[in-house]
This record gives sequence, structure tokens and C-alpha cells, in this order.
Amino acid sequence: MFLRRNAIPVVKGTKDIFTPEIELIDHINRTADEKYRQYGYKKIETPIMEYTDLFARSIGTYTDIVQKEMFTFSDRKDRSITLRPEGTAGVVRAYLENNFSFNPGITKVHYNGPMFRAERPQKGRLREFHQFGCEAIGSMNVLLDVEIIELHINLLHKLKLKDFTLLINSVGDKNCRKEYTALLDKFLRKNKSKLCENCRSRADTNPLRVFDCKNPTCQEIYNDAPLLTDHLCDECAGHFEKLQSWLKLKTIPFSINKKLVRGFDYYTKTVFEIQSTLLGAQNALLGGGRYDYLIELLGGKPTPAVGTAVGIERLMIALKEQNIPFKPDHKAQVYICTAGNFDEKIVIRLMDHVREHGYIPFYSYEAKSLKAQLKEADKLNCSFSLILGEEEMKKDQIVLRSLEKGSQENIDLNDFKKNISDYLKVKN
RNA sequence: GUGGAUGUAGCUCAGCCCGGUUAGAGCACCUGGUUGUGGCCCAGGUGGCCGGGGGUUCAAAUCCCCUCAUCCACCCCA
Repeated sequence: MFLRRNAIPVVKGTKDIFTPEIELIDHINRTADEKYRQYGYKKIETPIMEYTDLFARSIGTYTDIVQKEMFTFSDRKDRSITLRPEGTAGVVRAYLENNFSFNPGITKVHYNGPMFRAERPQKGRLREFHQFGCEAIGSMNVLLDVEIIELHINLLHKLKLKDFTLLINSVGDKNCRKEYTALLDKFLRKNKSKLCENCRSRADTNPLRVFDCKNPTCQEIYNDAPLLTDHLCDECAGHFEKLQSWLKLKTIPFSINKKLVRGFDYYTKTVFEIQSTLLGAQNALLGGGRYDYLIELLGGKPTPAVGTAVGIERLMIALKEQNIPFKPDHKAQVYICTAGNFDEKIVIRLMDHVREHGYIPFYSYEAKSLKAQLKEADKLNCSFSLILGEEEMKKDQIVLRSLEKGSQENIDLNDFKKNISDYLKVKN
């Protein structure tokens, strides 16, 4: 079944996206665009490739993504280029490059496009995958954190998704992290001998990430570890408090997960994730948080910001898993059949005419029996077929057959053209 | 990078354990049953380097080795 002789397969972890699925994707994207518009976000498109340093600096040199999951190559002048593994870095680069800070108000943008990570593919994880997301750059106000969370929860409701939960946490800022890191360091050094190899190396390079470890013995040890959430400075604790009370006020259910540490180094204060039980092992549908130092880190003035990214493929899995019927509404399809010898000019003109009135014409293009043409019309789900018969054409008539009712009538061609919408009414 | 499962017709899969006629089914596709009328039904037909390579054997889809691919899980993340 696999490869025909000489054929070249798709690249590992990438997929062709076409007919039934792409309609669902379009629907998701349209719904998201509309939601972002309602919340005042403007669309932005940034390049799929950026200089490697952009990601190394923003995501963090010692993160798994930068260490081993980027598609990186050299251009002809030996500059290191990387296919973007996430959307925020590019947006922030564009923010600086185009001086968005001089625009009125804060910057609210949303994006949508492919991302690339060189991981081993599995359910809900591809090497080329698609995300949409948004960034609100220029304010520390916790209201933005709340707004962004609310926006996406609204969106999931709009898409009729069930069975998802919001997890929140705070990862502090420079101040509290410094003090906390000292505490955690001490703890990790004390327990170093009992930790797995991975955790030991993380203890040195990126201690906060140890909590991601799924090794049960490590996790048991971490039950007694000091948690950043319990050691926030006054400002961060206040921010986190406010976030919670706003969420309560808005009756958005959430749970605090003190071990929620996300895979990018740039997060500060608020981090959150929405998980779905319908997904399998990769249960994060969407994730995001604050990144108050990133703009500065990439060469701008100190500017606080918050953002989110949603995994489209994962959203689709969840949506499909709960069998939400999605039927794109489409105009009536009309199949034009011919019987006997014909000048195809008549067919072409008729197709044009049908199209001009908003219906979708189909035609066999290949010589086929009338029976075969009607069969095809049926398979294509056409509502009507117009039969151009040699006999009828002598009288300037055509046959209009309703494929749903199974009835047909001879009508005057000009009359049909004039009153096309009356003839092609589809009953719902 | 590590582990497990699976690769047979366009699709879903049987056959493999226990080697032995021309490798099967359902769906899909094409033709006919209607000189110009779909769906349902009936009859017939097209379509397979049995993922690839090597080995064992008189004989391999079937047993052994290697390899590639896909899926799932770990890691990490959307």
C-alpha cells in the first residue's frame, strides 16, 4: 500500500490537509478570527523563518525546544535560519521592528499559521502543526490576563467544545525567582543523589523545569520541594490574587496547579493552560502566560505583555472525539448532463450562468452515458441536474431534474436562465 | 533520542501461530440489467513487486535477520 515506485512521500510528521478536514479547520479559524476581532485584536502575519538567535534568546537556550527540536539550516551566506517553533518570538520581533509601541494604546495582535518542531510524531503532535494565538503587548494590568483567558474559553464554547479545564499558576518575576531559585537549589542539592539523570542536569541548567519530570520517585521528592507559587514576592502574589478574584467574578472555573511550569523561559507571573480529557497523552489544547521581560530581552524598552497559543490539530481531535457534527453550509450544486451530440459552448455558458447566480455547477468533462452522469451527480451530492438533451434543445428546452425529489420537468432554457433562483430552490 | 504495536487492493481488514493450488472479503470504482435518467437491488469487471532487502527451504504473505515507514507512548509541548 505504501509507496508506488518512484513516488516521494510526505516529510515525516507533516500532513496533507484536504477536503473534509479543511472545512473544519476553516470553520475553526473563522470562529477564532471573529472572536479576536470582538476583543480588539488585529491580525498579523510574520515570516515562517527567522534568525535562529531570535528563538534561542526568547525561548531559552537550555529548553528542549532550542536544544533539540528546531529545524535549523544555513542560508547561502551562512546565516543560521530556523523554521519557527512558536509564534510569540516573531510577533515580538515584528513589534520592535515596526515600532508598534508608537501606535495608540497597547498592541493587540493575533496570528495563525504553521509551526515546526523536530519531535517524534504522535497523537496530537506533528512536526508541522498549526497554531493560532494572540499577544497583548504594553500593559501589566491583570485584566489583560483575564481577558485573554476569557476570550479563549468563549471561543471553545462557541466551537461547542466540552470537557476542558483551565489550569493557572504564577511563575513570579525576577525578584521572587531569585530568592526562590536559591531555595530550590538548596533543596535539589540536598536530594541530588535520589534524582533521575535528567533532573540532575536540569538542576544545574534550568532548575524550574525539574517539576516537569514524570518519574514517580522524582515527583515524590518534589512533593516536599518549595514551590515558587508559595514564595512569590508581594507584587506577584498580588497579581496572582487579582487574577483569581477576577476569574471568580467572571465565573470562569479554574484550578491552580502549582507545578505548572511551561516550556518557555520567557514566562513571568501568570501562566495557564487549558487541557482536554478528549485528547490522549498530549492533553494541552492551549497555553500561554505573561512575558514581562521578553521585549527588553529582544532589544526593546521594558514592556510587559501576555499571550496565548492554541493548537489547531489538537482542537480538531477534541472536537471530533465528541462527535460534534459540523456541516459547512453550501450553495446548491447543479450537475449539467448532456445526452446526445453537443456543442460544449452551450455547456460552458450554462455553467457561467449558474455560477453567476451563486450556485455551483458540475460537469463530467468526459464522455459518459447519461446514466453515469446522473450517478456521478448523485455521488457528488448535487441537488439538481440540468439535462441537455438533443431532442429538447431543438425546442430550446432543457430538463430540470430534482435529485432529491426524483421528479423532473421540461422547461424553456431562457425562462430557466431568467428565473434560475426560483427553479433551484432547495428545501431544507 | 528510547520503548511498544502495525505495514496484504483506493479504504477497512481476514489469511501468518501450524510454509504448499491461480492471495481473499466488505466498501469504493467501472460496465451491464434501461437506444436518454441517479439512489435500492442483481450480474459481471478493473485493481496486489503481501512496505523494501537479504536468508532458510523443493516451496515464503506465512519462518529468521536487517531496513524503511506509520501509529501509540516516553521526553517535551500546541
